[in-house]
Amino acid sequence: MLSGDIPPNKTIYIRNLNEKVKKEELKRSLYGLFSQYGRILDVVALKTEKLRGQAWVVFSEVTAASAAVRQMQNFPFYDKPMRIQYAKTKSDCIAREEGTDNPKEKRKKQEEKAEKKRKAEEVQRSGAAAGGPHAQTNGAFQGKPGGAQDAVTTPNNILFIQNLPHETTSMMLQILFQQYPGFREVRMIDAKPGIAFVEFEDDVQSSIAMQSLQGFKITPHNPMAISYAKK
DNA sequence: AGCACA
Repeated sequence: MLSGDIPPNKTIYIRNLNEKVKKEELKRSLYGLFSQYGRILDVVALKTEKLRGQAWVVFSEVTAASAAVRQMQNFPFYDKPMRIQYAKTKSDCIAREEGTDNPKEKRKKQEEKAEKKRKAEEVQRSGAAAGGPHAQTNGAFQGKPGGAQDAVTTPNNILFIQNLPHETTSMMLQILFQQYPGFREVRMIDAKPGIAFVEFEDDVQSSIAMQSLQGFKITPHNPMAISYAKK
């Protein structure tokens, strides 16, 4: 099987996501990007040490998940190619929908988790005297380090569009983007096919357009990658 | 690389 021998699942598992993107923004962008393949029931992303840089997108149909796995494989998202597989297990919201969920089973799992955590803390406590370099890393980096934010994730009233088919014209883009309030203009550079800049009055309005058109396909092979232009 | 949902 192509996707790493994991059988098809309504949920896709995505890794290699840009860890600098805030959780809520990440979820919204994933939603916008993947809703072109079908109805999305849930997007799960956690920023814990073990789970950052990954996300799950739950579709209502396996066919939608399959299309997403194939067509969005390696799609450049916040400057990093997405690596997509089917999820290994069924999402809770699917189990609930099917009535196959098992609260008892779940409680058992949670207890196992708590047990593991307890043991890990035990190890930490006994090793703390050694003053290892990891002693202080717990949550220390949750906040923004030094306030520097990636240019592409910093809102801007100008959007940067990539992965356009070379035959795209500025009129085609105008038709797409002018339906969103605050639209000003499209700029393309003849010497650089495949990219464009789209300007809005402010960055709230540009963000809304970005959400809605993220991943929009002018041709089946060109989901557009929209980010904020660099300041 | 890392497969969760509180």
